[in-house]
Amino acid sequence: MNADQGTSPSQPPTIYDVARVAGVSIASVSRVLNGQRNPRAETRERVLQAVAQLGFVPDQAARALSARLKEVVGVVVRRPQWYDSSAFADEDENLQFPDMINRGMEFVAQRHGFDLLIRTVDLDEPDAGRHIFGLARKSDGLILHDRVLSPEQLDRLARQVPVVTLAGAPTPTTANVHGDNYGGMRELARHLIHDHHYRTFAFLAGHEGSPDSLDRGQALADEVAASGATLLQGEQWRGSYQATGGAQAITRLIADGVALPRVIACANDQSAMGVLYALALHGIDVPGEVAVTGFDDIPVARHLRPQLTTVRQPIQALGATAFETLYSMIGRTDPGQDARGRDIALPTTLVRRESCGCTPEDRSPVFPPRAPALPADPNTRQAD
Amino acid sequence: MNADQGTSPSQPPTIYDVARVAGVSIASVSRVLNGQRNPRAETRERVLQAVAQLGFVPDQAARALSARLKEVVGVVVRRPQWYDSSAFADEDENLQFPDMINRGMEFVAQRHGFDLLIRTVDLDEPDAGRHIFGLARKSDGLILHDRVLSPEQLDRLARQVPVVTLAGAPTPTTANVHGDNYGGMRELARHLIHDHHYRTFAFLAGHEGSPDSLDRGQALADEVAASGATLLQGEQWRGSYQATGGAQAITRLIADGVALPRVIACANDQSAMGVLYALALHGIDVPGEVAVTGFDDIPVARHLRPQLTTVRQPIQALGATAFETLYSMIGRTDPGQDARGRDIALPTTLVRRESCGCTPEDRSPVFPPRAPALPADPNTRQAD
DNA sequence: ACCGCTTTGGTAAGCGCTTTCCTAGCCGGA
DNA sequence: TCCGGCTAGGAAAGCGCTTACCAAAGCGGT
Repeated sequence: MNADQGTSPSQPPTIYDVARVAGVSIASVSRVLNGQRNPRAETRERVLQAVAQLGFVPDQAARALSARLKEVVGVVVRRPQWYDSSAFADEDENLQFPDMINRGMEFVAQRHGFDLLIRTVDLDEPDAGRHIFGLARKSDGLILHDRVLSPEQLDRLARQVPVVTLAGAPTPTTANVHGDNYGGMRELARHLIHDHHYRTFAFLAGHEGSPDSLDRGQALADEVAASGATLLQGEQWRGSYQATGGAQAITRLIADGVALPRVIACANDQSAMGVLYALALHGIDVPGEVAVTGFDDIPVARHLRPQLTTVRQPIQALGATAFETLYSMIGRTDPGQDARGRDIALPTTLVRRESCGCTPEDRSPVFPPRAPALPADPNTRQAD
Repeated sequence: MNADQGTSPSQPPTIYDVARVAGVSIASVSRVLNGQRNPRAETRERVLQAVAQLGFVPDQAARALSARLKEVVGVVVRRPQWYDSSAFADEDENLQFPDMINRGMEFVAQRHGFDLLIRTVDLDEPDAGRHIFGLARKSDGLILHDRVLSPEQLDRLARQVPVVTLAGAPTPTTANVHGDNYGGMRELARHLIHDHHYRTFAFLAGHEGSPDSLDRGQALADEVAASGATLLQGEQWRGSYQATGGAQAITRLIADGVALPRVIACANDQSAMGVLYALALHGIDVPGEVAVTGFDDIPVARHLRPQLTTVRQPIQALGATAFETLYSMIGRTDPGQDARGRDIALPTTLVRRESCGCTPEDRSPVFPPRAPALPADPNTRQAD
């Protein structure tokens, strides 16, 4: 019964306070709280009551130091480069995809008592790497979106702390989680080629070196080649995964007088948004004159005009899987094989909407929920 | 020169390793790293070199325990209630607004070396409060979106750790940050009344007790009353800040055969999306038969059909301001007046698009960037 | 009634840092 | 040459927990 009933800020109670109130040692308090070597019922009762009375919650820094477990995982998101210098322009649009992935992570992380420490990094910054290593010392493991570290840095990092990458490539010390890029794009390509009979294509790539973009582009190229159709190539078809990148690419092509292909398959939905925008600006009808497709199926995709045909990734499941994979690596001190080195692919599905030339999907009487994306079973994970 | 050149996971180096390599005591290492009592140049050099060689980064749990500063702030987001039980349905749509706010926080947090620990809570859960108190022990302060705690809990929490609320109400121990709800809605209402000459209105509210919703509704009611127009009232005009809530409300009204007002002003953009959807479903033309407006100006707003007229909140600035406010409260042990008790309002602007009956805004040649939302000056903050 | 085994709770040693306190060495002035 | 005043670096005391390790107590079997 201490006297801080006022409004003055007071220190949170410590385990010593609880021990004193309960008339036991701090070890007993800890044991009651952590369910070790279950103490006598009466002791437990006394402690629990003191805890409730004081509203005691252990300080997690102290707990982390002692138990060598912070129950925090760091998440690194690559911050898009602005085409102008204003701090936030466009960012809002461009981070929907990672945000949804993070949501999936957080959902499963909570079941394990973990929280996410989220940090966006600007790769142009002097030493983005240092920030990531710093984040690592605040967490038990790291999940890296996209490519944010050089292979050497990644290797050094992964040797100190568990690391899972998203849309990267697995290394001997890291695991990787990604959507089935090749399969997804193949299905889309076949739809465009065999159902719509389109004959000229272009692939608007993502940023350079992105494995996702590479796989998707390759799948399209393979299908196009197999059917004897034409694929336009060239550096002018490089985007940035961002809407502005897509818009600029198209604007430039048109300005250069390049003949557009019948289909523009974009590396992701954001790019497709930009493409749609630029085409509309020039009065080019979609899908009448040019068909446009995306990849990911982010929420806006179905609100665009025309509604965007795309390949749905199980976005939240990607995040959930990344977390579960990382979780399985945390605390494992055995050199034995955990998830390290694994490459985990999640299935994708084709979503036919209007922008490929299909007729609009039916509208349901309630606002259309996105399909439930996460398996209830926390252990469901697909292996390579 | 130790021997871990293999791929085996090794422990990160500690301050003791650095001290040994540099041939100094750990105190010196700490002093060099923290810039205290600047050590002799030669010592500093030796330490710095050892740090570089080992790639030493201090463990933040230990640092936090000792320095009583975690450099982490917890962010609590209220998880929408699903109208069905599937884990994620619709969530993707409904959290854009908080995600953008968080982005603004994170941007300024980085300047101070802070990271955000983000947690969504389900208010229906048995003791959501416990989770929040737990989060508090992992951080130096908390930012609470929306209403996630009862006043009593909030008060107890705020006495232990600095707390800033978003879209709440200030208390003697907390500060609050919000958009200028009343002013924003007043401007919108005047536009609808005086420029478009509409005469019947309804306000689709957010969830019960939300100060934001209350203020917005009041502003509309005041303007409508002042002009002698009509405002439809009633429990059937309660939404949930979510798209499905809006869609369901409209569907029910139509099913009940209620005559719709000329204007439906929604408490936020998400609700407006649902309303737009439901109206389209029933073949009701917007804005021809019914005008619809939102609030917030989330990114999708301009991609809807028709493009949504709304009140823009400086979303990222809300987050940035919330962080700066919290930051000013952290470490202050003096009972003196910091930001506690302050209510900080940020200005809003009316965005006229199509859904109110205006003609579409011009399309710019590049993909339209959202207006830069954050002042460059880290100290820019608006007081009550 | 004694012995050894199994609880149960307390004592204390860390976890990896920061920071106070103190000693040793250095300087200049007398 | 000696002494007072500085400064730089080391020793050590925590920060608030977890968890050996150990002693005391309870219990059954002989």
